[in-house]
Amino acid sequence: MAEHASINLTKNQALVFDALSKADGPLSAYTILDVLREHGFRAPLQVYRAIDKLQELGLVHRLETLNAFVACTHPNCETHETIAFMICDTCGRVDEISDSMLAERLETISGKSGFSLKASTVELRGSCGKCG
Amino acid sequence: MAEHASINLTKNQALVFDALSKADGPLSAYTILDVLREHGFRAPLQVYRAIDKLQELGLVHRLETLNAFVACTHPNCETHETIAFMICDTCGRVDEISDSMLAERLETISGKSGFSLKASTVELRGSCGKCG
DNA sequence: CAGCGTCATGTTATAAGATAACATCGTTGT
DNA sequence: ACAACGATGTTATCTTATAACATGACGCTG
Repeated sequence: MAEHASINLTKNQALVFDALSKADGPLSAYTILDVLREHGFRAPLQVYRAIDKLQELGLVHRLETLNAFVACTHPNCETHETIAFMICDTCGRVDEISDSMLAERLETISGKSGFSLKASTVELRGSCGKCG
Repeated sequence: MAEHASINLTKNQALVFDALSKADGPLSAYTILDVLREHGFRAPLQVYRAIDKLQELGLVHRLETLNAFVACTHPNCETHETIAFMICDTCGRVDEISDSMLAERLETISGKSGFSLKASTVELRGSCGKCG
């Protein structure tokens, strides 16, 4: 899995990305560290440095309300795109959405105030369909 | 200032709220602690507990992307309302917006996926009009 | 009044998240 | 070969947040 993107990744980056890809929910940096100890990880920086690169590549997203990270579910996610996350507080699943009308609305709101929008964070909390 | 709301506040809550109200930007919990040391604050919990209550009352908001807090700029902000924050990365000012079309769009997006929306976090990063 | 519950407070310690600073190693291009 | 660059490893530290436990203030109720 995820071979299409991991080709250019270094060993550590690939390990972190695989850990996130295999997880069925967001992982904290320290959880990733624990998962990868058996692969030689010893320090948080090994995780954070890999995550930094993966975020630049758009392969990983940070969930601000959870202090955790998820592998991008879109094939090749653009960094500058407006993305919203729906986070189920019951089962922990995260759904990633790209909605153009939402993006437009955020631009409109910003524009009204003369605000030059560079990045947006949208995180929705609630219960997913299954957990209702 | 802020007398209209601080009537029901305890001493610590009022101190924290005043500190945030006087600041011209978001403050971290530990910055608040330092500011209030001269008023007898000694430990982080005194700040965090006050903040918890102030958030429940809708008087204070947490900025997830900054790990910091601001006093609400709306007279009596409802807790359940959808609020967006525009954060200027240059001058640090934060503008709080309540936009019904944005709220509707978030509801629509959620609804499509059968997601029951309970709370939303929207934080926009960029440059404000003055910093352009 | 006494006893009880509840909420705010105070204090110490610790958990959880993130970065600084410095050394080493491997690859690439000249 | 060697300089430049990027990735890695390691230790220590900083920032953010909470656990656990004790005390004090207040109102309610018997």
